[in-house]
Amino acid sequence: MSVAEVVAGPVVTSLSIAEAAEATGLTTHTLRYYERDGLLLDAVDRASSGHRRYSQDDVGWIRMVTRLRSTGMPIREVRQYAELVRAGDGNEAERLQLLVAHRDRVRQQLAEVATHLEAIEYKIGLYERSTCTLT
Amino acid sequence: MSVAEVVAGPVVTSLSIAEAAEATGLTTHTLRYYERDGLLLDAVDRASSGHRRYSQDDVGWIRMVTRLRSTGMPIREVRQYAELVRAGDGNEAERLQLLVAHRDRVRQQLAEVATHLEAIEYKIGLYERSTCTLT
DNA sequence: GTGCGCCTTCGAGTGCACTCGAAGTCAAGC
DNA sequence: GCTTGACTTCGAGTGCACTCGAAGGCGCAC
Repeated sequence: MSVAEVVAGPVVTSLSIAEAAEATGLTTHTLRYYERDGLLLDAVDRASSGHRRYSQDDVGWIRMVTRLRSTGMPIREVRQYAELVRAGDGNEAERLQLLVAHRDRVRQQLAEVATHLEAIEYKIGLYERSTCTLT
Repeated sequence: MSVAEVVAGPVVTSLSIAEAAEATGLTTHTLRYYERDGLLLDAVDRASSGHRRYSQDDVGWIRMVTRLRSTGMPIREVRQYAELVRAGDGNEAERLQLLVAHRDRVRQQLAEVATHLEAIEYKIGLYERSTCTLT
C-alpha cells in the first residue's frame, strides 16, 4: 500500500498476490499458474515494482473460475470460456452453451454420486447394526 | 466356458476378465491394476489356463470399490478398507469409522458442489435473459 | 497344424493439475 | 548501507489413477 492509501484509504481496492490468494482460497503458485495458462481475462495489473495487483474484478472472475473448477470443469474448458469472455460481446450464445453443457454434466454427476452415497449409507447401516449386536 | 457348462449351464457363474469388465464398467487393464494394487479381497481365482475367473463375490466387491472410487475415495483408502475386510472379523468398528468418515466428506462435497452449481445456474439465467433481449 | 483371439506379465507412458525450488529483484525498516 | 521478506520468472518435479504396448502362451475352429 502507498503512503496516500495509508493516509486516505485506498482509492480503488487492489490486492497483492498474497491477499488475492487469501481472498480466493488459492495459493500464490496457483494464481500465477492460472494466469500463465490463460484462465484469467487479462494479464493482471502490475505495480511499479512489477508486483501483481489484483482488482476486485480480477477476484470476482477468479471466484467464478474456482466455481467452475470445483464443479469439475477441466482447465482447458475454463480457458475456452475465458477466451470467449475476452473476445467481448457477440458470443453470449456460445458461452451459454458451454455453461449449460457443464451444468448438465454436473447435475448428472451429482445424481450419480448421490446414488452411490445411498449405497454406502446402506452399508454403514449394516455395520452399525452388527456392531450394536456385538457390543 | 467349459463343455459341461455349455451343456448343463454353469455350476457356479464365474466370469472371464472381459466379462467382469463388462459387468463392472471397468477396463480389463483397470481390473488387473486394482488386483495388483491390493484393492481386491483376494487374488482372483484362475482357470487351468491361468486366466482369471471372477466369482459373483468378486464382482460384488468390485462394485463396492467403484462406488467408493466414484465418490472420490482415493485408491490408498480403498486399499485400507480392503485390508480390514481381508483381516476378517473383529475390526468392524474400524471399517465403520472409515466409511462414516468417507460419507461425511462426500456429503460435504456434495453440498459444496450444489452451492457452486446454483451460482452457475444464476449466471446461466443472466445469459439467457440477455440472449433473449438480443434476438 | 495353423491362425485367431483372448489371455498373461511387466514396465513404461500419459494426462491432469498443480506444486515446488532456485535465483534474482525491490521497497521498507533499522 | 544492509537485512528482511514478499515478490518475480522459469523450468522441473510430484501425485494420482490409470492406460498402453510389447512379447509371449493357450485352446478352439477350420
